Amino acid sequence: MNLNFKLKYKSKDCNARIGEFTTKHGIVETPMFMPVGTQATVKTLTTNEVKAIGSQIILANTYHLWLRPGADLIQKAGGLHKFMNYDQGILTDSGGFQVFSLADIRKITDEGVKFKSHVDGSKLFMSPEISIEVQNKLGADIIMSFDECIPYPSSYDYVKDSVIRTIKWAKRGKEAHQRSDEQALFGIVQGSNFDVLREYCANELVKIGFDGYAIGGTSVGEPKSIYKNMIDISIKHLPEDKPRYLMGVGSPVSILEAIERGVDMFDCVLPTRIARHGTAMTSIGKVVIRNAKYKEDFTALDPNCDCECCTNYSKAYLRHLFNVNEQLAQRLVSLHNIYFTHQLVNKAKDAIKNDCFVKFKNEFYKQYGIDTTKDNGF
RNA sequence: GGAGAGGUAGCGAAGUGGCUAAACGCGACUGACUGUAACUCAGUUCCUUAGGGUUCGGCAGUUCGAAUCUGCCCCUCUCCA
Repeated sequence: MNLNFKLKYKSKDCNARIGEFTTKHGIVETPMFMPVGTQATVKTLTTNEVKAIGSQIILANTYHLWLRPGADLIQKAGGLHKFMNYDQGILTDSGGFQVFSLADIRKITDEGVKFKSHVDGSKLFMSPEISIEVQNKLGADIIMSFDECIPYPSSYDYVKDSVIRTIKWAKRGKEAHQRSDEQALFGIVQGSNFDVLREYCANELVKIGFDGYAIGGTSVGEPKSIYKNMIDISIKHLPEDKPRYLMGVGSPVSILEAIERGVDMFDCVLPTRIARHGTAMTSIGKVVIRNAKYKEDFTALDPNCDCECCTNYSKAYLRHLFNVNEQLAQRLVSLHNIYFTHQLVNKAKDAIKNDCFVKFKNEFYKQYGIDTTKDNGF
């Protein structure tokens, strides 16, 4: 399905851009951030809450839903939207990330990937065709090609073989796509930190032709300078008139650096995961809410935030909830962190429209406490 | 009053002559987390000027060496009266 992507504005001070695309579940303006709901739920939150904080698309995961409850069951339920009660956009990841994250229990062949189920140890086989078939059944608005997310660092020879495989898999997936009139399909650029391989991968994917292009294999432990270069090189070889989706990125710094380079879409587990682990992202920096210094701090988590959490509860209260292991703590901070990320991207969007993105970014870093001389930090 | 059990780091609890500044758990503290095998994981937790110093209820002994053995004392718990 053609998302009918429209490039609405290009910032004059950098490569950042404003765009818009349409799915059956609404019009989406970019840049935008998608919270992750791997197992058909953004952990701890209801779909109404997710919708209320401004999420327009959420992610779900093919591998995990394939295992439980199974694609047929979700199809029977009327598709993922109905099953999980979400009438906004849904994007399903292909299972490609599990090739990376479950590396210890899988084996790659040209045909596909053999997994040893993390649930019960049973033997599973995922191929590009199966991934697309499962995603067709799940029925998300945007689906992803089955790829191999490569660890960093990897050798040139390994990455080269892997990229060739990922391109073949993308082609096979596209050919297997049965619902191309309803579901957009994205290709994923890999190539690790090797410019020529990223270039090759991007060019080959564009030849095959997809409704959008993702940049994969970043934020897997590489230094920031390499991260930035991976994005630059990938984008250089992607068409301007299709959405660009940087997979798995969600720290404020990573997002802003990518927006500056022309990325339109993001997804990440970081806001929700660190929330559950007791860390909040705020306008004045990272807050590890369990820290003793917040014991008697009765002020809001983020003084500049008007989310449900910040307008109603104090740091001392949140700290207490974490200390006594109350689940409301995880819910409130998850809610805040997603809201914060949406707000960050919205502010970035305003800055692009006003041609002052770089200035906005630098001011944010200053307030957030980012040391720009360092090659890392989130 | 009688019989028995026991006192170990913030708490609980191992350890019954040297490998023990003392397992383990909890609590506390700090950090990590980027297409979620993640309410997870890692580290610190007697004092320290980092050389050492002072510990296992208290005191006094035995021994080359004691949380561990001996004596006395203090305290706690359980059962019976």
